[in-house]
Amino acid sequence: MGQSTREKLLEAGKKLFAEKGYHRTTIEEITKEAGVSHGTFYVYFKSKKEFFLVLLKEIRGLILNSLNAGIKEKSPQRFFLESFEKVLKEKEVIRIFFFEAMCSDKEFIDFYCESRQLFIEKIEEFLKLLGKQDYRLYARIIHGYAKYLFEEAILTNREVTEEWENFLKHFSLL
Amino acid sequence: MGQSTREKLLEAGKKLFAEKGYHRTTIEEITKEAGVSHGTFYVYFKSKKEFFLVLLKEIRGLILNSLNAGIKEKSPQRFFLESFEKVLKEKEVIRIFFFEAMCSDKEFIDFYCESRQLFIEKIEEFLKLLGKQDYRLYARIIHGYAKYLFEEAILTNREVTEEWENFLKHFSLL
Amino acid sequence: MGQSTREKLLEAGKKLFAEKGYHRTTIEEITKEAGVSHGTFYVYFKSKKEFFLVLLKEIRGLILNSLNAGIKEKSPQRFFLESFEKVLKEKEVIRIFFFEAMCSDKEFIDFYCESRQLFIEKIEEFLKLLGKQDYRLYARIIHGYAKYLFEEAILTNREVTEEWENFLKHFSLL
Amino acid sequence: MGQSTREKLLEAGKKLFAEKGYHRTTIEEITKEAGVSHGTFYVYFKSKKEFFLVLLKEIRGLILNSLNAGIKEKSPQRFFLESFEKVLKEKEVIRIFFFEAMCSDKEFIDFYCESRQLFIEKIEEFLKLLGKQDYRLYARIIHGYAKYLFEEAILTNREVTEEWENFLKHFSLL
DNA sequence: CATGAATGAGGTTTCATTCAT
DNA sequence: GATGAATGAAACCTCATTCAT
Repeated sequence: MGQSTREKLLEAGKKLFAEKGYHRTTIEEITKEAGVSHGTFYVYFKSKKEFFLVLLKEIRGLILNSLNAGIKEKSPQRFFLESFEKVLKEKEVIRIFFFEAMCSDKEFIDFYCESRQLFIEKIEEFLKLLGKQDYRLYARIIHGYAKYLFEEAILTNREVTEEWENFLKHFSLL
Repeated sequence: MGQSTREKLLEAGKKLFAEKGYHRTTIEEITKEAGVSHGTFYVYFKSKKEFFLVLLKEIRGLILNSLNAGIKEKSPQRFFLESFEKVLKEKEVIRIFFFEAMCSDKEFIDFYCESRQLFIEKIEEFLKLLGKQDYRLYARIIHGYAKYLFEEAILTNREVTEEWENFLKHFSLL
Repeated sequence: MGQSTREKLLEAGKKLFAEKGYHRTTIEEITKEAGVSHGTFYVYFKSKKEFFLVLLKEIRGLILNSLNAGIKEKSPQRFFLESFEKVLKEKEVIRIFFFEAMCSDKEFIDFYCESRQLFIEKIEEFLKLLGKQDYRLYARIIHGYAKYLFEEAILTNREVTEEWENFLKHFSLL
Repeated sequence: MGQSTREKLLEAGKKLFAEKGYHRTTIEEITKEAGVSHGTFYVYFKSKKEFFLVLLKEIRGLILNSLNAGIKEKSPQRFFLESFEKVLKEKEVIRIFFFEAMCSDKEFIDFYCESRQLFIEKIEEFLKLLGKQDYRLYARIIHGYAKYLFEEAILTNREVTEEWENFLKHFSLL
């Protein structure tokens, strides 16, 4: 069985970008972590930039899938709580997606911008499903607060799920 | 007379870090922008890292001063609105402080973490002044939403003051 | 076939360090002399310092091997004369080992100190083999005189073998 | 009273060159140690090189004076022992004169070479005074052994005067 | 597919020296 | 004499990328 080389590289990249950030992670380190020679990197990816973009897309796909599942079942439990916890479990995803993507280069920022919009639309969609007034404002408040807690979790290594639940209850979203 | 060389360098750094980010801005570019030779940079700053930290501290000082003024006068107008607009006017501050500081190196992240805490405490302090219950939760919601709007302003170049006012009114903070 | 790149670099370093000294020889010059690009240097060596240390160790190895051969055969001819001439033939070795190593940085000095001790011990060992009284004092006198002649050879470009032989005969060591 | 600025600079240079070597000591450090601004250095000296050469000449003068005093009085006590101890007391002199001078640049090496010759001639002169046969060979042995002990003193921080006395007695020079 | 030796543009930093005050 | 701001040549080192095998 085992992962393909390509998958091993992406896995390694995810780990290292999360740990050290985009600019301070080298191709050398990624290939070493993946257990292949560093020339191999360029068999699968055109450049470091392209590699990071592929990674970002993969991660975004995971998050969106999770949100969509909650929408389908009309379940706030699944939409708000499970999605949140899923992301929270992967500190690497947070670090890469919510921090790193915004520094680095123009194209990553564009990608972040576009993704952020998608997330907010999903939240709006769900709030509408719940018949929530002011869904536009609340989608942004929710996004802002979730990101605040993600930051908190990463920066202080604290447990934040309870705060998230309190927040949701406060606005009758759970 | 004009600025001192040190000030010119900081000004140039602020502009360039905001435009291109910490890692992609070179000392050469900063000194060129400031109109001095690149050796001069090291007359005033020990390293690129130290330079960035000095810049971050200056910027944080400005923001905190602004918040403190609002607290002294017990004026939500000054605390929430004017401070917000002041930061908003300096897109560079936002880009540097809320984006760049979190990537790059450990010490910058630590600085960001510490600063974020200070901001939230200021907001809590003010909410208590207003006699607001749930000041803890709301301080974080406000921080999260403000940051969301800062991001929005930078990423889309949109005017966001109105949305900020609506948000404040919605929670009777203006 | 020819030498490996690593060997070419060491060879070039030996030549240049001997000619111009450690501090005034640049990586650029070493790689140019070796006929490779300067980036290649760092494929094989971590830093200029490490490179110099590797070189010093190689050179010391050659000298020690030579001394050991003389000890094995109990031959003053081989121990004193051949070893001396071998070192003398490589002016670069002298210049690097007996001069340069002692300037530059702390770690090189430590290395020189340690090596000097090893040489003296070898001489003591051999003098004991010859049944020489006062082997401790004489080992140091021999070392001191040999170094004097090495210096002489380098500084004045004079032939010094005859003086070395006279010295040895004077103390009945040949 | 107080030293002149020029003397303070030379004093500072002596200390720092001995501690850190020629290449790793900066003009900045020398002037700081001397308590003057670094521009002042160039009021008194044309360049770092010239400065070092002046220092070397001063030091050599001291050593030669000491040897000459011993010659005048035909006193082996003063010539061998006191001169040796005088130099030994100033570790800085040793470090600079016997180590540093030989690395660095061509002109320093030339100076060292010339000085070494002068010392040996003084020793020869004194040995002749004592009616010593083989004064040529012994002058060099003495020089070599003294330098060995100077090195020892610097490298290991050991007390070496006793060894020097034993050496002298062994050859009936005390 | 996989390798790893080689490249070289480009980055940060140092520091002897100059010069207007 | 003394100062110290400014300079810029030049050093070390990094690392994304290429390419022959």
